Amino acid sequence: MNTPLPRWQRRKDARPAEIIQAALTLFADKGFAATRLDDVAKLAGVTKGTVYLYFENKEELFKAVVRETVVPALEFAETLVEEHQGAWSDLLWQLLSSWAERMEHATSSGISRLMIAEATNFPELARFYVDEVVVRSRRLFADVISRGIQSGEFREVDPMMAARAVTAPLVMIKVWKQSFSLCDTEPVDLKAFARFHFDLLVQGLRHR
Amino acid sequence: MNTPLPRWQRRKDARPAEIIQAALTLFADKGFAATRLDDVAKLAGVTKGTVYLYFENKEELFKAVVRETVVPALEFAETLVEEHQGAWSDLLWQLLSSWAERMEHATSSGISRLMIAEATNFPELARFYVDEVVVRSRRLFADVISRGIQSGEFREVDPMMAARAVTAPLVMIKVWKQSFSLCDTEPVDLKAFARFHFDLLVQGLRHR
DNA sequence: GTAGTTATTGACTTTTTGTTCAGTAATGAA
DNA sequence: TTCATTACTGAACAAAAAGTCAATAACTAC
Repeated sequence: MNTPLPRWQRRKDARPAEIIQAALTLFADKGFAATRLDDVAKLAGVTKGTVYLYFENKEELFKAVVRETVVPALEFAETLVEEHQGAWSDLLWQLLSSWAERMEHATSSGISRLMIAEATNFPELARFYVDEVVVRSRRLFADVISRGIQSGEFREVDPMMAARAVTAPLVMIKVWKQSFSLCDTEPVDLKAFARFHFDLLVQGLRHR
Repeated sequence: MNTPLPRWQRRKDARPAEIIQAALTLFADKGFAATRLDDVAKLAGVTKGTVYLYFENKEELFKAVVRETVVPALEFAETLVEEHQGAWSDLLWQLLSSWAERMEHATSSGISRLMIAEATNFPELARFYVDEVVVRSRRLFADVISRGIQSGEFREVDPMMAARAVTAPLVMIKVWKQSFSLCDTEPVDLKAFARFHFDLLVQGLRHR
């Protein structure tokens, strides 16, 4: 007699991460309110009851999704800036291209659009995201620009403004892709755009 | 005896526009799903029943909001491009600054964030928006860039890419402001950013 | 003023979906 | 093999918000 292969397994440790992953996928696609917990559960391979075993309610699940997804992205980049030697425009390209790379493959990059959509409905979470991601990456790029100015490689501009000008286009293109991939007749390649954007940028930052 | 001042008035003609305006305000702030029709009605100074007198259901109201809000913005700009004489960078600045201006005052500019958030839930509407606004304004700017290249004012770049690089930052900053105005510790002035972005841009587009 | 018309109301019904929990079956220890 | 433990299920419950409609009050024409 073969083992009667159980209809489900007990996997206490793996569940939370799987549920969060499923929730991220659906939240990022449909938004918080339009996502049904039944669907999250189904995608995670469990039932709704199980979701409530690990998360207090829908809102707490949402917060968990954001918190888990957001954190680890920036540390690598920050050390990269600390340790860099050589032309600052090279570092800028390194940062932009690796960012574009990650955007194309990591599921976590869907979080930008999600936060943009839900920020006003979750003010505390919005603040967390702004502090932990937006401001932090802005500072990262502002830092690179500042050093480039100090070294004489870039002309004197407001580093914080420049940081916005550096980050905004990439995020926007990514968000656009997510929102309008079905209807945009001429989709852009993220990495190609990053390259284009970078070229424009460094020439704009150089001395005249 | 004075007129007993009626508790409400019959204003068949004015209602649709008022309801749409109220709906736009709330949809743009909270999103489609999180907006209650009771609140739309209240903000429009009517009751829910009245909303259903003029719109078949919530989804149709949403479509009406987008369709009514989106259309008139671009015509002015398109004639401007047709009739322009002189430096193309001047026209570029004219377009960018007037756009930033409109973004700061017109309630209709909330539509970008709304469409980004809801596009995947309303594919047909997303296509309408992309055709009528996104692609159209992209073409507008691509046109200016192209002519600038032809006249020798700008170096040879892919006009469509450049158009994206021109439009994306402004839209992104606006969307950011809407989403994170409560938590961003250092809010940007849209017009100041537009100026900064423009300066970077034209230097990036010029011949080396 | 009066009567007929209809724009508007507000209470009601329906639908949807978040939330709960008693029961069930997988697991590990004895 | 048996038993105790508990992760998980699924059906049932409750709340919230969409959608309906008979009654009402504002308006218009006479």
